[in-house]
Amino acid sequence: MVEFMSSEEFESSSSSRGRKRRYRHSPYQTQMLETFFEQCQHPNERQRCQLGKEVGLTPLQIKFWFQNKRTLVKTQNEKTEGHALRAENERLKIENIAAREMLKDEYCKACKGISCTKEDHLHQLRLENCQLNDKKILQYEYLCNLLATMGISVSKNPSLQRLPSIGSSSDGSENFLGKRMRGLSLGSSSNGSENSVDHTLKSQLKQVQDSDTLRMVQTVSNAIDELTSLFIMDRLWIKDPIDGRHIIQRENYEKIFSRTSHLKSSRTRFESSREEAIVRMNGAQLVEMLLDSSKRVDLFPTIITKATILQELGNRIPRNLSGLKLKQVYEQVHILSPLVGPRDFYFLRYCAEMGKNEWMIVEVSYDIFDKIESSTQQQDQHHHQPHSSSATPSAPPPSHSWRLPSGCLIRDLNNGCSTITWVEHVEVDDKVVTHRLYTDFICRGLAYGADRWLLTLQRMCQRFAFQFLPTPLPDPVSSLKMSLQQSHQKLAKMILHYSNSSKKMRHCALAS
DNA sequence: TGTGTCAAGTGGCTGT
DNA sequence: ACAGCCACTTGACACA
Repeated sequence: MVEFMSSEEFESSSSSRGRKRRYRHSPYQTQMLETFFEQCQHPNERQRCQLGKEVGLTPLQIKFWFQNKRTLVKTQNEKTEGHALRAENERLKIENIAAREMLKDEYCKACKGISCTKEDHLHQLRLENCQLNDKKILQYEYLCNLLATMGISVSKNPSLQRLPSIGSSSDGSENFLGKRMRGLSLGSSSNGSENSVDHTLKSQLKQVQDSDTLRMVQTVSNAIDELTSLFIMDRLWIKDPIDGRHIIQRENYEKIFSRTSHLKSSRTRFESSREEAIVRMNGAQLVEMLLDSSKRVDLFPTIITKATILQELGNRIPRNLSGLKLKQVYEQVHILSPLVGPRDFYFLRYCAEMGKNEWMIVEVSYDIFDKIESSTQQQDQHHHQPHSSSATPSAPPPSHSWRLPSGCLIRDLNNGCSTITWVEHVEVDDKVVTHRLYTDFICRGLAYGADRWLLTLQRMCQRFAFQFLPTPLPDPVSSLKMSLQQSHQKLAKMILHYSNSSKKMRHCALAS
């Protein structure tokens, strides 16, 4: 039982100086002292006397109490600070480990920093450098071809065939690629050590400096660089902690590709994903289908509702492949629900042949579409009837979408199949609040993720492969089967077509 | 019985 | 010299 004591009892007990007696202040006394403490932690003698009289304690007791209280508060503060420091320490430790890992990965991907000597590391980096150079040269050659088709003659300097390092020529000065890699303007002045390619190209480019074509070529050229990095550099990707999908590590990405947001809104967000798959179609055929807007609608019926080529730049077909051109395109994508609005993309699409049986399709939004967007919505109704049933809606699109450099890398496996690595990277601002049923699906980037594109592509390629299977012995059963399959496919297409149409109607009704 | 709490005790330091 | 402060200690007591 707690015993409370008056000031008189305290004085008599303390004067005896015998065995200590347990004494505790009453809740009222403690409350009064606490209240005073909040105002003043160091009461003077007069205040102590006055407070003592009020609560029935001696000035000495008041002094003890304040002394102990100050000690207690200090200890508690130190404890709290200690916790915070420990937490900070742990956080720094983790950051340190992560930074070391990143450094190790950066230093040598091949050996993970375990057993390589410095020379091995350098050798590894040189090899990677050469591979990148080869890809750059191919891109450069194709860019020259493309510029030539647009009436810009570019002399191909043989000295470019082997570069000592990316972006520098044999005499150590920067070449065209090097400047391009650093994001410099092609028309900017240089230090006078430029090679003939630079000079010829620049003199040609100056003539069309103001043209959109030049800016488009530059945009695509930069996009190829960025997409190449996204394919090559693992440290630009992390695994989503929830489902393990590969998404862009924004901190690392922004260190390398600093860019300003195109959509000025607080709701703007980025969606990114990467996926790899094998599909049953040879590379050239796949490339051709992916570049053909009308075929894309059939290839991705559950994703693409409209696909239109707005303009084609250059008409020479290189390397006997149709469709390898720079195109301005419009695409509308959706999910199969009337509760979620579609997304409209205006962007440039370009296919680069990276090597034998290897292609890269790069897609990137382009500023000029700010102007085009308004005009095409009018034009679209007259000239560019999309391949799906309905016309472009006259109302503004429900989402503002910007395609960051993304696309796919296709490798023919020489057995009728191809590997395809798909990178999706967009900046979106859904103007209509997403229905709560779909918030997670949309906002986490699952709706238009690379895995969904590739899964659809795999299914469709499987279907095409089955449809065009050679039938060496045309027996009645197999022809009946084939006929049934074709009927099923037609039926599926009709259902999908109907679903899209009714979805649009419902969406318009909801919007209005 | 060990542990935590808290009022009170002790000793050193500092400012007046 | 002395009061006050701080850091540390002591000891009674509550409580699991």
